[in-house]
Amino acid sequence: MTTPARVRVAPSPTGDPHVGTAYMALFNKAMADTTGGAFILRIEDTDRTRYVADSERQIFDALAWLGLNPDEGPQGHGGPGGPCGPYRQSERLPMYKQAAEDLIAKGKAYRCFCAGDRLDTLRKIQQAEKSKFIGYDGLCRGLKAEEVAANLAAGKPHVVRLKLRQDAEIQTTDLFRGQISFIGAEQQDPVLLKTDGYPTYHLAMAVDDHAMGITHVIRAEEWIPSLPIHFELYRAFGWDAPVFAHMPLLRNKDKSKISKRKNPTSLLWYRDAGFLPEALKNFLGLMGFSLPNDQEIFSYAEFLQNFDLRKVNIGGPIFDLQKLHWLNGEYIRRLDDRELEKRLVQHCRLMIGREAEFADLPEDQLPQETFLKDFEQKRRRQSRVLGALAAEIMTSYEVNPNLLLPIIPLIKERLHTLVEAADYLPMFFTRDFAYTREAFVPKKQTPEGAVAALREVRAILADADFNNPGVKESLDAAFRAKSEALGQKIGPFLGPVRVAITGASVSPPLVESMLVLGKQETLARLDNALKFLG
RNA sequence: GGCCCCGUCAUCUAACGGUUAGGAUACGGCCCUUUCAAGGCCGCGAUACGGGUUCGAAUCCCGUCGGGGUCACCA
Repeated sequence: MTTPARVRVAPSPTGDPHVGTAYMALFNKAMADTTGGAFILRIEDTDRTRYVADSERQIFDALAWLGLNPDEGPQGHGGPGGPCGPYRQSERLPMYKQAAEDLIAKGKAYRCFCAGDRLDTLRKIQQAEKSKFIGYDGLCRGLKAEEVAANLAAGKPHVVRLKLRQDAEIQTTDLFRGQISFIGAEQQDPVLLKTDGYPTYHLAMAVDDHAMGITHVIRAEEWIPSLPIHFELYRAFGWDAPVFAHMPLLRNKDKSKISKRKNPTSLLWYRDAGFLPEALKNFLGLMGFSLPNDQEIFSYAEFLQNFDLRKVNIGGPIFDLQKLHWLNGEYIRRLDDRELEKRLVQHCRLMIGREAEFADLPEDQLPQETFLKDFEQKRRRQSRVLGALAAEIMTSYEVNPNLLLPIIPLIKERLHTLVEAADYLPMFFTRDFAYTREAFVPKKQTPEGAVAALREVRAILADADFNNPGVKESLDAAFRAKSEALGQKIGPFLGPVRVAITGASVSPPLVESMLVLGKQETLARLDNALKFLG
C-alpha cells in the first residue's frame, strides 16, 4: 500500500545539536520506518564561516542518544555510510559545480558579477523607497556573452544565479496545506553557487535530494517562503520534485520560533538535566501529533503503529518544559530499579569535573520564565552535588553492585529528572550534615520535645533487630505508640529524628532510610544529633 | 512593510457537518500519608470575531482581528 520513502534530516554543523533537528529526525525516521524506506543523515556544511568542527560528532551522538540513528549517513564517528555518499556536502562540490554549469548551458541560470557592495546599497535604496520588492534586480541577466567572457578572463569573482520566471505564478504544493502559489515577479533570482565555489542551500538540497532519491522532504515550516525557488530549480533541471511536507515550528512560550535565549534548545542540555532520551523522544512525538484513545505515553514502536504523516497538526506547538518534566517523571517511575540505578550512575559520571560549568548564574543571565528559571537554578546546584558525589558513588557501585539498589525504591517516585537525585542521595553517603538547632524544631514541636523524641527513638531502635523481616512494621508501630504516649502527633514527633538521620526536613521515607543505613549508622546519627543539641 | 502560513481551555491535543466540545499538563480543593513525593477523587478552564452555505458549523466559504515565518553569496 505504501512505497518505501527515502527521507532525510539535513542539519548544518554550526553549533550544539538542536532540539528541532531531533524533532525533524523523529518524523522523518518514522516516515522511513513505516514505509520500509530509509532515513538519511546529510551534513549541510556549505557555510565555511559558521562551521564548528565538533558539531558533526555531536549531532551523531545526540541522534544515537535518542535512538534516531540514520540508515545512511556520513562515515566516521560510527556513521553508517551508504550507497549515495558522500553524505557531507563539502565532499560533493564537483556535483554542484557541474549542476550549475548545466543550468547556465540551458539558459536557466547565469553568472552574476555584482559585488556585495552593490547589493547592499541596492537593498538600502529599496528599503528607503519602501519598495514592495526587496532583492536582486537581475542586472547581470542581460550580460552579453562577450561581457561575461571578459569578466571571467579578468578573474572577476562571481556567483551563479537561477533565472526565476518573472511572468508567471509559481505553483507549489505542500502535503498539509495543498497548493501555495507565489508571484514570480516578486521573487528575486537566488544565488545557487557562491563566490567561494560552495553551493547555497537551495542548489545543494535539490542536487542531493535528487541524487539520493529523496521522496519526501519533511522539514520545518520556515522553509515555505523558499518553496518557489525549490520548485523552479526542479523545473529547471527537468526533475520530478519530491513531496514537500512542512512541519510546524516548535515555539517558545511567546509563540516565537524556539530559540536559545528563551528556551533550552541544545540536546546536550536535556541530557545534562537528566531527561531520559525515550521521554524526550515521546514528548517530541506529541508535538503536532497524537495517538488514538488519548494515549500520551508510548514507545517508538507504538508511535510507528499509529504514525500517519497526514495526521500532523500544523498549528505551532509551544515546547512546554513543564509537561516534559512530568512525562520524564513517568518514564523514570516505569524504569525497573536496576535500570534506574544504572542511569543514575551514568548521570553521575556525566557530571564529573564540570563544577565550573554548573556555577550559579547571575540573576540577569537566568531565564525569565518562572518554571525554567527555577528549574535551571536547581539543576545547576544539583549537578554540582552529583559531580562531587560521583566518585564515591561509582567506586561504591563497582565494589558493591547492590549498594545503590535498596535506595532506588525510596527515591524513584520523587524524581522527575535524574539530576534531582542530588536532593536525596547524599544522606546515604555522609553523616556530615550542616544542620542548625532550629531545624530540629519544626512546627508543633519544642526544643525539649525534640531532644525527648530523639532519646525515645534511640531507645526503641537500640532494641530493634534490623534484620527481622517485619522490622519496618514494628518500628512504625513503636514510633506511633510512643508519640501517642507523649501526646504528640507522629509528624512533629518524628521531625527531629528525620533531621538527625537525613540532615533535612524533607527526605525519603524515614524508617526505610534507617534500614538502608543500618542500625549502627542510624544510632550514630542520633547520637551525633543529641550531642549537637547538647 | 511585501509575500506566505496558522488560529479548540494558560499549555499539548481529541472530536465521518449532528458529542453536555473529550483527554493530558499546569493550577485549586479533598482523600491517602511519618516529611516530600507518588496515587485517587473533584473543580477551574477553549472552538478569536463577524457574516454566509446548511435542517444542523469547531468542522465548508468570505471578511476582520490576532499570532508566526520569511525577505542573505546562513541553513
